[in-house]
Amino acid sequence: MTETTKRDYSETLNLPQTDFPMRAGLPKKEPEILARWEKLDIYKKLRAQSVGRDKFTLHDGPPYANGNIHIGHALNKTLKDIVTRSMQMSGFDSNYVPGWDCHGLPIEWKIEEQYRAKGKNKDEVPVNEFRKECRDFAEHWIDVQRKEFKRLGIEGDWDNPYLTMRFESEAIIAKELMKFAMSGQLYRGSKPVMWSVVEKTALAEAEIEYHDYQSDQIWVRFPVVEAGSTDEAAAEQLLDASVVIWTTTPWTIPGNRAVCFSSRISYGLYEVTQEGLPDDNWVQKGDLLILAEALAGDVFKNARIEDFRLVRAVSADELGAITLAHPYRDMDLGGYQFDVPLLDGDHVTDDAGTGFVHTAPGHGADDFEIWMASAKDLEQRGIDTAIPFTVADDGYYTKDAPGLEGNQVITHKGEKGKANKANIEYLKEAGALIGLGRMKHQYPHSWRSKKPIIFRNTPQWFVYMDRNIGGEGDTLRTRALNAIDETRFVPGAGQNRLRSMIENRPDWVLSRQRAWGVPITVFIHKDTSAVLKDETVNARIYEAFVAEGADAWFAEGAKERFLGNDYDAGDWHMVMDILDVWFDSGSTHAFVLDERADLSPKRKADGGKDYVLYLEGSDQHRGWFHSSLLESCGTRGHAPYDAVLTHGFTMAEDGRKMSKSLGNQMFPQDIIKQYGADILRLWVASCDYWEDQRLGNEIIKTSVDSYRKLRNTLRWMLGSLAHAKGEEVAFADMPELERLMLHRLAELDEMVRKGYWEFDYKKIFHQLFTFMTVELSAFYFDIRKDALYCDAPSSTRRKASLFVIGKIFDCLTTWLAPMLPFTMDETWTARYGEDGSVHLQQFPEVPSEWRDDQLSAKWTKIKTVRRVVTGALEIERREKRIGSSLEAHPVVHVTDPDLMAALEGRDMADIAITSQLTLTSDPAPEGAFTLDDTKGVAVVPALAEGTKCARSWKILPEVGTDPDYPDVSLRDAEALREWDAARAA
RNA sequence: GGGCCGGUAGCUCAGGUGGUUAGAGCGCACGCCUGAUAAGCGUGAGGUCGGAGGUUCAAGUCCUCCUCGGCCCA
Repeated sequence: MTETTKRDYSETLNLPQTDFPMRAGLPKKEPEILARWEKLDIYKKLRAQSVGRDKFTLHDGPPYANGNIHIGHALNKTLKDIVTRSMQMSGFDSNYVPGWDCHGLPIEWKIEEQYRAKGKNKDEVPVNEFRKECRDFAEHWIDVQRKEFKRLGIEGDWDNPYLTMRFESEAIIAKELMKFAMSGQLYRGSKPVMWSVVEKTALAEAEIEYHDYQSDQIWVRFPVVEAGSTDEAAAEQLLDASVVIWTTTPWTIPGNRAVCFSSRISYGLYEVTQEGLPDDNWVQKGDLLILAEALAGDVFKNARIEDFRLVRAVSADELGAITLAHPYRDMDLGGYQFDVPLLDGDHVTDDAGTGFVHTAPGHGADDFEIWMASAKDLEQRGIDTAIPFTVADDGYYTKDAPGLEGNQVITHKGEKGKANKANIEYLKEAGALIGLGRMKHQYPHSWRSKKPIIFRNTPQWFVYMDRNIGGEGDTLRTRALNAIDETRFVPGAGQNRLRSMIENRPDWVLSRQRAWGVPITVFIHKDTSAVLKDETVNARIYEAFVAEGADAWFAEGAKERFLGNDYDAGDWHMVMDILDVWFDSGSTHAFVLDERADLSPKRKADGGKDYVLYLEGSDQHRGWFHSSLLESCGTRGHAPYDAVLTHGFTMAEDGRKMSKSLGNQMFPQDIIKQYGADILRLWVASCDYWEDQRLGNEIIKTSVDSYRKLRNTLRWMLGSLAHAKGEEVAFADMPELERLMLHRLAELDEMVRKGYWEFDYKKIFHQLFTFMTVELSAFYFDIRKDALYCDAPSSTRRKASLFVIGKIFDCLTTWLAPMLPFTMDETWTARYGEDGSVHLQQFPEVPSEWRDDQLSAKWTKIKTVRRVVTGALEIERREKRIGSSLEAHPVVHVTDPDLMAALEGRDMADIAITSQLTLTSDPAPEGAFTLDDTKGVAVVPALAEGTKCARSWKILPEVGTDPDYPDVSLRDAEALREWDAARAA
């Protein structure tokens, strides 16, 4: 080799070599990876791999099958997937079985909508034909959503998901319901529901539209018949008075059972003082009326009274002790003899009316609730708390409205019937009416017929919250509360939230007057109203449902078929109500967890170690967490889950709700198409999902940037590892820098495992990401590039580094695999080939000997010194004295003996990435570079002396001393000698 | 209106039991390198910790109120 032909040394360097592209092209790449997984049959391999392990089952809360997925679905499923994958890699058998909620209103509406478009009437279509169309509709959307979920990279048993409408599911849902019937927890009660007389059907909130409507308004007085005041004179006075109510639904007067007041409002006793009133005026001089002080003027005006006086204030205590009579008590109508109590209610206000609210528990939600809440007290007062069925399904009064039968509230055409008028006449006759008028206001109408609806008491099926089941005090409520105490909630606030709901909730209503769902498979005796309890009948129902689905209940001759020969079908009434869909999904633990052989957990309660987790949005405290808890407690005595994990909701970039009108919506489909699923998943992994998260274009951009950095760091590792020959280096032979990195792996291993167990993904992600940028890219890799690129093949330092990079690579790809399944799989196969998958790996075992806190503390000091050197070089760079740090030869004055000790034996030039570095304990000269926060270290920069090595670019005096390789450093000469020898061989 | 939760740099997040000038990464600006190159390295500028009171020697951290936002009810 001659001086004249300058040799190109780059081919002798071990520069990174990889086909792993810098730019991911995820939208195109991800589907290819999905196809590869499909081909490998990863799901099946995972199951085979984990036979015999403890199970960690994330039980899927079923989404509703009626549309494309939105960002909430994407968040929810991604979190579930991170849970499933991380638990699988932590050593569990973590089997994810996705499911769908298929029954219920929204699908019924869609089908009805289609009917209307075709001019078809739902009521003329046989039930089972209608149900079939609902089933097909759900089927369609399940397929759509399944594709969308799979595209997100969610691993699970997509070929065998669970569906609430599958025959087996319907059979078990009915079976669970019958358990409640058999144990006496199910009862038939009643409740006011919104009812359309025109369509003869119950309506849900979403089927209601509000339109202007002219109502009759009346002011009615209820005479005081008992005044439980301790002051006799005061009580005497009240007995001559009346409490006045105001209502816009005169037809509900027969249903009146109470009057509500509020202890937050001031009330007064008023006397009419007006002289010369006409004889036929409904109010006369001397009449005593109790009214809210804020409204007395209004009321008298409506009663055509100008002169009145406040006699005295009436306290809330006095009011609470008063008993009223129904205005019809003395009318001889054959009823209305009952006492009408006054109840203190928060819903009462004094901004309209009289300050007293007419309460008909069969005709309003507030009315019903306060009535039920007061039921115990009222019964003690000897008041019958049964709610009358005053109005039939056709709008006519029943015998429960004595004297008014034959009058209709709303006609079949949706017009006002005679009910209001009849009541007004009676009230006049009774002397109870004190004011009358009309009022235009917003009133609920049916969205189908556009006609006004009414609140009507209807029979419903309930489950007792407070009735003893197994023994004294063993109620559904106490069972549920105990179960909550035994459940792990993440975040912890969920425990209180669920607890307070269970503490305060009324009995559980199970029935809906609907068509698309599982029927309440119960028979009641026509005379006694008793529920039929017969296991043989139940078994027939179950078997039929397994074979034919719940349609069997609606088929011709079903009643006789199920009752069999032991009963006379004529004696029994077959319930046609549908189960609330919350009962369906509340039973998933029964027909999925318990039923599937590949799940069937043996939990702590069963003497096993399997673990069941429910994970949903925080709204499900009222929903699935709640109904599942009640269902399982009612039938099994404990919660169906060991832990409940909740996530918040996804907001737009400004923290507000996403909405179509604001145009701030983000669609998972768009993000996937533009950036890829892993970008969306990275967002999920990095955000604080326990609270509401924000998502918008800028935020996605952050994810994209992070992704790039992360990908490039992995890419460099792959490039370096291309030169690794799999040589092991004994731990003891490794340089400290390598051992430091292994120590960090040990620390991170602990953090990662703990983080996954606590579902704290943002912590894992942020710490790993910071590790990769700060400690790997900017520190370890930057320092080791020289050794990796330039050292001789035989160099232990280089081999050790390659070994450590290999370990780092394995750790990072597996640790990140649950969050970024596509990219980590791509990375993994780039190193290990296409036969395997990172998703078949476990989190790597990290030897405990790697942990070395002393070494770590020492290197913290070394890094402190390094910071001062880097700072000094920055000045040199700014002053254009150097460009690359290799041009420098800093003199480092370390007067802190503790720091100096840490530097002992270290190659600080290597660590600071300079060609040369002089370390001295001499005091620093005037003007040496220092950092304010680092005492005892000062740096005097200087230029490196010598010649630039043509291979490593270091500037050293030794360059030129090797006659064979005169233009390189001695280390490089050695490397070239080995390289050339290998070439020659 | 009620129950629960939250508001820390442009963005995403850290900040046990109150205690030195509130941190990190990204982004941004500027510079270096050109053998991770539509990459890599360095330096720097960004925060009255939603607002107002209060407790305390001391509050992002505790209390009260307000405000904005979210979930669930009414």
